Amino acid sequence: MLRAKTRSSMPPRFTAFSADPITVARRLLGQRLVRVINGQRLAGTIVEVEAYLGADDAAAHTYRGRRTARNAAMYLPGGHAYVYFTYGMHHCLNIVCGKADEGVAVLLRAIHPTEGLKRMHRNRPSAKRESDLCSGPAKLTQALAIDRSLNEIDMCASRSLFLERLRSRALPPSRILSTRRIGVDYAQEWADRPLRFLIKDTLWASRGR
DNA sequence: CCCGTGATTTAT
DNA sequence: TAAATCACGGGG
Repeated sequence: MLRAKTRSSMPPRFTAFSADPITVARRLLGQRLVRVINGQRLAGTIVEVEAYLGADDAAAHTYRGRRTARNAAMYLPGGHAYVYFTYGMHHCLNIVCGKADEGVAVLLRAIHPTEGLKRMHRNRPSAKRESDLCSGPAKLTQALAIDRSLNEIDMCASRSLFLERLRSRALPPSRILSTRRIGVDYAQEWADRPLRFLIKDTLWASRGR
């Protein structure tokens, strides 16, 4: 007889995303994000991310341990997708980090598009140049056709949305620039923390306000 | 610079 | 129930 697995009976899960969000954020730079839709690959190299640190972080959706229907995905174990909808029109993609219930994640802010560019342009007709295709968190979700139907999926198991490792070692710190996060001015001193990471000298990052 | 846009959250 | 907010993008 089959029984439903409860969380407390599940063995702990360890993946490349089980680490803290700063470590995961830095390791994601230079890796490939892949979206497969209608049998076609849309992909690009991650060049810009932000870490969100959970209950202590005034900019995080899980600040002060908040649990709502929207942010439930952030409490899944590392490796799951947290896709949310904002400003009445935009989707943003995060990769959950750490262990279950930590509420920490990395926001994917920009990729250098490498596969399926024609399809990306059809998904995002307002982009006039390749450098406008995926150079922002909601631009990349639009180009890759990522919406809330992918919320809570396990990116370690999915064939629709996953990562491919292009390098076995993380980028050396000398190639990574860190800055304050974008669009979180309301978070006061947390807005000043250097939790945005991008590849130094990349041509594919968001403009950053 | 300003505004669209509507789901989500927070305040009454 | 009502009001405020918003991890943004596009057009001046």
